[in-house]
Amino acid sequence: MKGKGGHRAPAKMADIASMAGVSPSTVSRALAGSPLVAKKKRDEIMRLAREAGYVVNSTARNLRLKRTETISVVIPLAHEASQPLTDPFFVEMLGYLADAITQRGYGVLLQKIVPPMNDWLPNLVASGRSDGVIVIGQSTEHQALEEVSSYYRPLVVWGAPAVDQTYCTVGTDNIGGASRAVEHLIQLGRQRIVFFGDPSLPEIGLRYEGYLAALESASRPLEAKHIVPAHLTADTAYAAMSNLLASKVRFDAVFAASDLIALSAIQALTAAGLTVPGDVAVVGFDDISLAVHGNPALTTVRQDLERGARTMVERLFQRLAGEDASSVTLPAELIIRESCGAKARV
Amino acid sequence: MKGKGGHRAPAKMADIASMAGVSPSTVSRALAGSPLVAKKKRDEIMRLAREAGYVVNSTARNLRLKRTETISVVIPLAHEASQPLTDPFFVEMLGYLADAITQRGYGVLLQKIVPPMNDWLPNLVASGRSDGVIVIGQSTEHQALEEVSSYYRPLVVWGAPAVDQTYCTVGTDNIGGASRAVEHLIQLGRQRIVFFGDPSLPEIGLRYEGYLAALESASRPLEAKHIVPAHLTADTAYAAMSNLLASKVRFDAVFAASDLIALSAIQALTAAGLTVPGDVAVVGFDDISLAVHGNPALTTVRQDLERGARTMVERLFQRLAGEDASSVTLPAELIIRESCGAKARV
DNA sequence: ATTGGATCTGCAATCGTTTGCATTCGCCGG
DNA sequence: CCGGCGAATGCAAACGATTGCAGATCCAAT
Repeated sequence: MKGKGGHRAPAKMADIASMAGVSPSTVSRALAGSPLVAKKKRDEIMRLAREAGYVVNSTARNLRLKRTETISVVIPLAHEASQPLTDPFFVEMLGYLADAITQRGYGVLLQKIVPPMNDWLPNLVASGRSDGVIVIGQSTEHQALEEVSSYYRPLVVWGAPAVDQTYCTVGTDNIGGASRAVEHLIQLGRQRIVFFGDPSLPEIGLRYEGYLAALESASRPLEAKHIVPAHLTADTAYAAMSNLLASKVRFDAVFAASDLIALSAIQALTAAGLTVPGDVAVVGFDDISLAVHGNPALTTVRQDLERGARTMVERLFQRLAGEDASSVTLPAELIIRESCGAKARV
Repeated sequence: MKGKGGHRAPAKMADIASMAGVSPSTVSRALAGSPLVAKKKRDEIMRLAREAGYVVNSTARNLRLKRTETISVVIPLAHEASQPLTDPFFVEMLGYLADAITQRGYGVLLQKIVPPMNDWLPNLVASGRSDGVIVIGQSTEHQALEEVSSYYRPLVVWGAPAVDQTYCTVGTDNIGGASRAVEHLIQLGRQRIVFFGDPSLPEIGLRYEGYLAALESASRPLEAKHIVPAHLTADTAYAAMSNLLASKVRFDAVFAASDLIALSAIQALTAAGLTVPGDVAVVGFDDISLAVHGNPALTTVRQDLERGARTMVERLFQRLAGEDASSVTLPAELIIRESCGAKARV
């Protein structure tokens, strides 16, 4: 029955010191495992500390050491009127990031920000609450990122590299992934392929480019009515697809900018009495863990989030160490499942 | 073009002080909006600080103030061999918690712990990294929670109240919700209802009790073979359901302990050529946002996570303020959708 | 006994704020 | 012109750790 941290105020280092009959300096060194303090005494002090349930106060430690051993992970929620993290993509990424960060003994400080917000990044950086910042998705915040990165190194962003950009991004080959997906739809004989997503967001913009490239290389015309700038939430995507159906625009395939909205689209399609993939083939993007469990299972462009998260953290720690780390693009893989197969014979 | 935090080392309060020609004390008071400093000077100092991109260093502030304005949110991942947060339930809860906590101006420190881990709670508490702790789901950690709560007040746990328990829980009426779900299945004429989940976890245990109660009040016998202790992950649940099907145990309904495994079960059932709800009715628990988008849409027992999160945070802040806050049970609501409807005529 | 060196240990400064207390300033009435 | 009072300001001591440097201790060699 190990004693558990003082009843009232938690023990401080000086308390352990007086118990052990030494100075705080010695306790500090002992707990840090410094060879400066004799092994015997060191063990004794460690035992004492453990029994007293003593843990160094990290605030004090951080102040002295000028670091916090904490990484801020920020999730900008563009267009997501509702508060909750609705997109599994963010969540899965968050999970992997949390793993990678805690593995290095750092803490994860979670920040949700909803974009029309000023100076959040400079403030976050200046507050000294964390040693580095990871931003999941640049959302509409390219400007802010750009500005801060000019003087703050330990910043890594998940997303798309832009031409004029100085901050470090890690992301998937959006163009390649998208064009492969669309090429696949074309090979399946699909004629009218809808792009479902808002190209004004950096990553989606690149996916849109991939879509264009695939159409072009197959000499297919681009039709404006096939561009449906749906936002990345289930509800709005469902509504957007319903609208599209009501509008009588004809199409036999959908390339959705994310799995979340792909699933919503399927929802809306089947609700309207269409079959997937019989009447309409659907391809998503992300390969969230639900994709495989969808009904039908979703064909999608896979982003390797685990690798992505590891890479971001790696890069971030390089930058923390003063090295320079540049942007990376990771490969995307087309995962073929049920949601885009043979076209139904009418 | 507001100046953005010094190029190299970030400004400290003393810098602002010398710029303004006053002492750090005055700057501190000015920034805190204290009426002790003359309004004119106060405004001047604030302007200076803003222009210099100065933000108080929260580590130093925290040390002095003996608080961190941070809440730890810990997610114990029982039985989840894989690292990522697979269950949308956790994620949604996390999202709501993050909202409620940031609304109060506090930060969220995320901690994932995978249970065979010693002393994580006492250490977390003693480290002083946060002012309070919220644990999502007691998992297998009842003991640890119990011990720590005896001396650490600001601790709130999502989960089930236990008889001998002293820590503060917030949770749903698991028994009531479960029994209503099972009663519903019985009313629909289902004869063999499988309980799908591991009753050794506190919350699931209560749902199991509700299941028993419903069977009993309908004078139905309990059959051991109808208890399938599936773990709360998609993969293992899928496997468990497949096994069950292979075992030739007959059943025409499933009450699943969570939506995640309910969806997996449906997956497995349809993969085996059965229809839902035709051959087998399925009811889940949680009402995660995917439930409505499932195919078929999932009938489930709704937990109001937003309210739950708000309640937990509320209770936590009460405890931080020294008041006492006791456990609460929130109502559960049966949401009837497609996955449990009429039985197919054979 | 003295010296030298290796090995430990403790003093005191430091990290950047906040705040109780003392002090200074300005101003008004006498 | 001075006493006195309130309002505004600064001094210095915390907060709880880490660490360079100097000093203490001990043993062996001279």
